[in-house]
Amino acid sequence: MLTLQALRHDRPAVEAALSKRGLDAAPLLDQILELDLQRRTTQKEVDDLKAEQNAASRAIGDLFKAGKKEEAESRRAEVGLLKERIQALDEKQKALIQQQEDALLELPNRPHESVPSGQSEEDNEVVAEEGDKPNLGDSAKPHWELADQYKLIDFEAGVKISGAGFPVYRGKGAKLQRALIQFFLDRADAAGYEEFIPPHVVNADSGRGTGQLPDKEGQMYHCTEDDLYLIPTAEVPLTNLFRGDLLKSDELPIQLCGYTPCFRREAGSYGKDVRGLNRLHQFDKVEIVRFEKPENSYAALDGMVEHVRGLLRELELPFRTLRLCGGDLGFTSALTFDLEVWSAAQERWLEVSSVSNFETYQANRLQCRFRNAEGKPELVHTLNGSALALPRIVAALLENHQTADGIRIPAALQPYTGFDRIA
RNA sequence: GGAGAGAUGGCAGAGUGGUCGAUUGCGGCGGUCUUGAAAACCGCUGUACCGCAAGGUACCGGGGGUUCGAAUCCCUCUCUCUCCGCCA
Repeated sequence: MLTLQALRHDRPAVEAALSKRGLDAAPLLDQILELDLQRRTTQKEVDDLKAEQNAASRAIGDLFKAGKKEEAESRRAEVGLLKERIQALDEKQKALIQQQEDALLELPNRPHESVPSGQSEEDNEVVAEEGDKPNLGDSAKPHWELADQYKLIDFEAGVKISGAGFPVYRGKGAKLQRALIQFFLDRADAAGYEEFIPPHVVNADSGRGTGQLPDKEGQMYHCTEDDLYLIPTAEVPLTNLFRGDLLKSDELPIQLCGYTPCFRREAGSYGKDVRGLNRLHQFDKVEIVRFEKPENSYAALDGMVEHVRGLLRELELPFRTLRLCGGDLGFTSALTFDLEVWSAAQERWLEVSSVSNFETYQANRLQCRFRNAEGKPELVHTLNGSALALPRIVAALLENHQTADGIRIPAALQPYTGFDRIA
């Protein structure tokens, strides 16, 4: 969430930035600042009364010690009155803080100055397009047909044992999956990201820390018995690794990566979007996460995008890079680049990575800070990106590298698969 | 699942009703000494909120209670550790 300080000191800029999301934040900002004013007034009152009470208590103690029992007793009654007033104000104060917190939670992150305004994905800015789209003509088969033809994925089996959106990978399909995970992790490791294997279920505090809760409650699988959530992305456990921490300046930057399955309910999805591997309830992903000093975070973001592009080049997939517009930008993000691969048979772009800088939005919720040059705690910037999400990569590999006599495996991947073709 | 112990500042670890926001050690910062460094010695060193400031308030796992006054007593929740049981 945004910091109160930012709203207080920089309100016009915040409001202008939020308007790029197509959001008129003025009423909410008014409300928050009004609550803030009330809160400060109430706090002053209650603090003064408490100071009075503390002084009285000390005096009573002294009176007892001095043996002046009568006087002490009379002052006791006096403090009793004070307490009632304090209690009432305390409750008022608590309510105000809660309201303010709730309102603050409704505000999305403030888009970076480079974010174009826009309503939807139509308005995203294509930053670059790379690689050649294969010319397959009418013979191009969609990946779900190829997956069936070469016995790589059994969608029906998944439906039987779990439900739609839970594919079963088999044979070379399973091996390809494992090879990609290993390939992505090796590349992340080489780029300086330390590998983690985090829990795949998290508590509500973690969900709140990275902003999935309360915003996306309905998108997560929730084990109510234990009040745990299946992770929708490794971002959640990985970023929460440093929740509540006060980092030393020289500990930054922190670079982590991890492979996890990801679980998403995807309520409300339908149609061609959910065909084959396009949209799943469970999928595999390697995620990269960084904690940065504010002045370095945008350079880090560029580095992460470049890392992901390198992976796509090695996989020999045509791809493009998008700078998300305000309307398509995630709730918690300040700037996001999406990477999309070309799906040769479906003839459309598939999002395979989303690389974001959250600035202090997550860190504020996480209370993840570092000691700055003045020795004062300051919120870090958090970033993350998929590097990469598997299903659509698999879809694109199958579709783009299909030939009359099988699927060609890119050279970079062959050491990992142990085969150079699926036939 | 049963029994017991515990949760205190960046870390370690004292403190069982009245200047305790908290002894001490480590770490960090500054200084003395030194050609430089180490060692030694001296000093400083939690966070948040309100306030121009002086200063005030809150925080000793979370929540509630007792009391004029709670880190300290009571209740409750969560978590950790030890032992037992079960188990990959």
